[in-house]
Amino acid sequence: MIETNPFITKLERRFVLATDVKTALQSATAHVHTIGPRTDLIRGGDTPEHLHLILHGFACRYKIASGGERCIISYLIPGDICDLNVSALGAMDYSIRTLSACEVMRIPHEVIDDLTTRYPILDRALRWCSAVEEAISREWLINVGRRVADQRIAHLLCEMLVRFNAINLVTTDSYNFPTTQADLGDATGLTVVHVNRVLQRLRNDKLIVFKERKVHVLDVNGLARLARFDQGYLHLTST
Amino acid sequence: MIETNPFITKLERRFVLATDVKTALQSATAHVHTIGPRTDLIRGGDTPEHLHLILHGFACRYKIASGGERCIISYLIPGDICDLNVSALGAMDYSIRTLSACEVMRIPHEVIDDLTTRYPILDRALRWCSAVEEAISREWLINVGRRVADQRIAHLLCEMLVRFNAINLVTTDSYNFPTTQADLGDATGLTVVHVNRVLQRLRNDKLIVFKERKVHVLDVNGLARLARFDQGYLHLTST
DNA sequence: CGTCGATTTGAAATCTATCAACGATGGTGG
DNA sequence: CCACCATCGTTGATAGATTTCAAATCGACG
Repeated sequence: MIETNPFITKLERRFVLATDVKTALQSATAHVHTIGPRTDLIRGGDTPEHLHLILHGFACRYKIASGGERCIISYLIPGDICDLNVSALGAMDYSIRTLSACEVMRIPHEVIDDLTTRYPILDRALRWCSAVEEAISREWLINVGRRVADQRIAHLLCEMLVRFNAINLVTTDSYNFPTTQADLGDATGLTVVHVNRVLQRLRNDKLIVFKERKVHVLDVNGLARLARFDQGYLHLTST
Repeated sequence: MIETNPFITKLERRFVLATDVKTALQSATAHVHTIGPRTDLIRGGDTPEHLHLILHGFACRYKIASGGERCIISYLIPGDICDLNVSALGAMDYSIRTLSACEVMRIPHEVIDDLTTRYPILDRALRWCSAVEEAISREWLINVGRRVADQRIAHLLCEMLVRFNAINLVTTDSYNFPTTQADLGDATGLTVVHVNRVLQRLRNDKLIVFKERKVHVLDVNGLARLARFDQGYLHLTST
């Protein structure tokens, strides 16, 4: 089981949470499910009556484009909520898929409503989560729209470094990233073949090493310089 | 002045609004500003204390990428709110710019809070607006990431047709679209030159005509077929 | 009339996709 | 234990899409 809730870890980067808020959050940990790797957690069209919070593992949002190609909309890591605003839409218009094995916590909407009314700071925190996800989405749009292949991959790797770091999952500039090159292509709008060649270049330039489903960033500054990475959009550093 | 509020028009596609809700929304119309074309309405870094609702005209969200290129994140049309979730982030991490002259309504956050607590349906409506914008953002990501140039432009033109139609601003398959080819490029991740060539192809294929800042869609089905357009993601048709 | 921005055109360069194939790896069942 | 299969990473050659650069045209407007 998870002793330290990554959701709380993430929120505490930005908010000061009183002890009762944290225990209330922890106590909602009742429904924890374990899901195998590479399986759909939620499908487009579903109307989930719970919120899904990732406690452990690695997943993604994706859509199948009308041409049949899979597109990864965003990566989900511990502390991320999979389906924050679907209740407003009625049905999912995208799917959620695990990439590694995952521990997922299901929180009924009523519990969320109860928590946010009892603790206004949680209401603000959830809105903040949603707004940060939108900001990441905007940055992905820029990534795919206006950066060349090398920068796209580099930028994505920088983003994941910062996001994993925010939940204390980075040690010596390396983090778990159990994604295939095909996944990376679907996330950056590139072909598998081209992703492969880009990764080779980044490796030759001594910027990163991809080994055993882990990314080792050898030269953080070099990678960030190549990607022109500016982490402001992640809104993690309290201003 | 505006007699029919496009925001209400949009919401009534999805929600049944009681008369008192509508009059409450209308009466908030106090602060209406007129802004000239091609001017920044809000800048990145600002912390606006109002919500900005477009009543008339055409605008866009944009960011300047670290390489200096302007990227258009989304188009804003009458009935759209420019900065729905910035209050959760503290400061804007993007900018808003008018493309045509605009009438913009400024609503103080307190008024919004008051309205949403008095009328829960408005709270749901705002969440719905936010969720739809996220869905559009996802589709733009797919557009730029996985479609070829012709499809990108065609898809964007289809989307705008449906969105303008939802606020009754389409007559005989044509709508106001006061955007330059450079803007279109910034929105689709293409160069001006290439946008120009794509538009010529679409014109030659008798799919659209671009004249006097208006788009005339000559062959709706043909355009939608080329773009493989499916309007489901706009969540406008009540299921 | 001259200027500025927007559209258009042409030619060449570059990036990325496509196609096809091979090797490595890991799991599975006989 | 080995053969088999599926998935993933890798490579080479070629085609195609898009960018880049440079310049011409057009239209609106003071």
